[in-house]
Amino acid sequence: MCVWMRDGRMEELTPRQQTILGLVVREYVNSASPVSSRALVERYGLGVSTATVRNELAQLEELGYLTHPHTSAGRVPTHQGYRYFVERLLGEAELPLHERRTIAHQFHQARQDFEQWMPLAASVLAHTARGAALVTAPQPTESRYKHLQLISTQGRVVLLVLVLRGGTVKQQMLTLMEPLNQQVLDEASDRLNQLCNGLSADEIQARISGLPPFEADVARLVVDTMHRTDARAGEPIYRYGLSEVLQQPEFAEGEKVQGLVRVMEERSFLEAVLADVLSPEVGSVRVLIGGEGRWDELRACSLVLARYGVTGFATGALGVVGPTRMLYGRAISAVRFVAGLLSDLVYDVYAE
Amino acid sequence: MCVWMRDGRMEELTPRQQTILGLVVREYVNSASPVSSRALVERYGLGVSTATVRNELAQLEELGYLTHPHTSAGRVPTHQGYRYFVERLLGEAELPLHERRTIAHQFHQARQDFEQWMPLAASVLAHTARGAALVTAPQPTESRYKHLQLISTQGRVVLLVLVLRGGTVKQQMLTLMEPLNQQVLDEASDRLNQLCNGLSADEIQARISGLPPFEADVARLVVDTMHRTDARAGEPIYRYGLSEVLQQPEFAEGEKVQGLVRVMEERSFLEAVLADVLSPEVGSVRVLIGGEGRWDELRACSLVLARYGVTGFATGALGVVGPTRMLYGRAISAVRFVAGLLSDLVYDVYAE
DNA sequence: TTTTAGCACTCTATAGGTGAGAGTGCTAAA
DNA sequence: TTTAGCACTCTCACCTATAGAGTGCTAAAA
Repeated sequence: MCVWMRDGRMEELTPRQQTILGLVVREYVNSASPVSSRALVERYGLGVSTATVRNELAQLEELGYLTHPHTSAGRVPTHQGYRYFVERLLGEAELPLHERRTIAHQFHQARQDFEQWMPLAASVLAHTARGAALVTAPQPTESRYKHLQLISTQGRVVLLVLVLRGGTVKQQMLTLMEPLNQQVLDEASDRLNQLCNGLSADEIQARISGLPPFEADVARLVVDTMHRTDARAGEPIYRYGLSEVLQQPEFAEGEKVQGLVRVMEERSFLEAVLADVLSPEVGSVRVLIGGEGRWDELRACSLVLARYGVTGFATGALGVVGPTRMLYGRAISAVRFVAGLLSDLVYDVYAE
Repeated sequence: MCVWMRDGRMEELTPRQQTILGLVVREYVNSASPVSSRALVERYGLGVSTATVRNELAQLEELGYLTHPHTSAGRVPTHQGYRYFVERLLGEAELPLHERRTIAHQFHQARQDFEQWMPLAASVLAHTARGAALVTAPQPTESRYKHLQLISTQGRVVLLVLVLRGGTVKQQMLTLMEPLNQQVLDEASDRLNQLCNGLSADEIQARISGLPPFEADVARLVVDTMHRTDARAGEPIYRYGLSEVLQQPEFAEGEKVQGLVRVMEERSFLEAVLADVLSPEVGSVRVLIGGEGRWDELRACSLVLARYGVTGFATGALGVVGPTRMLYGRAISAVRFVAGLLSDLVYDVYAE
């Protein structure tokens, strides 16, 4: 039966059907076992009999929002049921004030220390949303040169520290043909700093030919490094809370674990999912339920994802992974809230 | 029955018992199912009958090297059996030359790029040892100041880039009371660089009182950052290959996954295990089999670990995690080889 | 003394069968 | 439109039976 109208909107449910669908989802999320008509009436006092509820449940099943594991079991939401719940029944609830306060305070404490942002975001997300959290570092849209420093180590090895606009710091080793003292290095880096300030990799590339040999070598290394940064290759991904989520009953069998662990651990898989779900612009929270037909391994999982940062300057992604039977309300508001806090931090660094 | 002699050495096994124990371990590692006397005789042509082998198996079981899942099943090595295998039957085999060449080549390619070392080591280890790999970044024994750079961002926010001896780079944000221009910042960092070169956090602390207010503030931030670094807190841990290992049949049930995932994901748990197994000195490869009685969650797992780096300057840890039914030979030689390569890289950076 | 053939024994894995219980779907009445 | 009542279906837990794998033991052979 067709549940989607021609223009893509969902078919209307009666208010009572909405109530019942919502209760089934909530009850199933709590109990992890199929929900019977009796349980609904007893626990939520709907003012009607179990038979009436059964009729509605049968309706909702025919419309595709619920299923039956077997004849004599209660109802379980389908992916479509969760989708309806998330989009129509959930509203735009925020986290309770005291949680928002605590979290904002933690981020305020860590605001000076770049390296704490991501792990803090991951741990806060995991605890608040009760799922496994993922955070990628903010990547500049196009990296721009800010500052370079050459530091002599032993003999012919030089450490190159490259600071990009937005606070990304990259380090490289450089082996010279012959030793150079720190003063020569300082002069070279001063000249490069004057020449390259604010330029992109390609713009620096265009100026290499005019440089003396040593500085040209350094500039080539800088261009390489910036290109690699733009390719979003090496940045670590911060994770937290996988082992807690794996204790959920749906992951008791080994197979279902696969998708969850892959999206948490396999960089390429995560990146494919992110590219599919999130647009390059910072925007609203997206929910991927049960792989949504496109990701078979994720059939047992849902992801709540958002992009944070400042569009056009630097953005990263963050999100929560859990079973489809997930606390969507908490997860969505937690992701939205943390994304907002991180965006503010990124804005502070980029607004130059 | 006592299998350990008074002085801690293992009791001798007859040559035939050693052969059979070795074969049981190898066969079980391959097949993942209990090994019967018939399988041994058929597959390895021992020149004796199954009855004889059965007698030896019973002996080995009585000595504690093998068990029975149940009466009518074949034999499975105990933790003690694996331990004997690793210490007495394995020898000091190296990886085949062509693998060593390939790996060395990959590291040579990446030698200039700090940030590639750890992920490369993790991925090489996982592939070579056929397990999940863990690598922690090298941490200086005591961090020493090398260089500092203050870079003005917008208005009152300043980016502090701190380079420590050994190439560790730390970044911090700093919010000023009033804006300062880049030249003032350069002068301050120059003075601090002259004053602090080669000093430890505590030595810098001792000199703060003599500094003008702004430089004292910066120095305090530097000391903080160095202390945090010495506490080994924020450094990311590089992982690779967890999802492959989880496909092994022993992890089909949810419970056994716990320990494996925890040691891979939970920083504090991993650090406790590392502290227990590895000494602070760079040394030989250590094998932790089935948690060795001390780590109950790891009953189904083995870890092959080593410390790499340069003792007294900077060291990190790396290793392979897998089921107890693991390819110990490959894992041990892979860990030893990769640890050696990483130690060489660290040596190059520290030998100043 | 060691090895071996032979056999009884034990335990698993699988299938089939049974009964209680849960929860539904349907029907007919309110 | 709602509801009471009931037949129906399916799971789950439990038991039983059987085939097969692999052992341990015994007594004979080397």
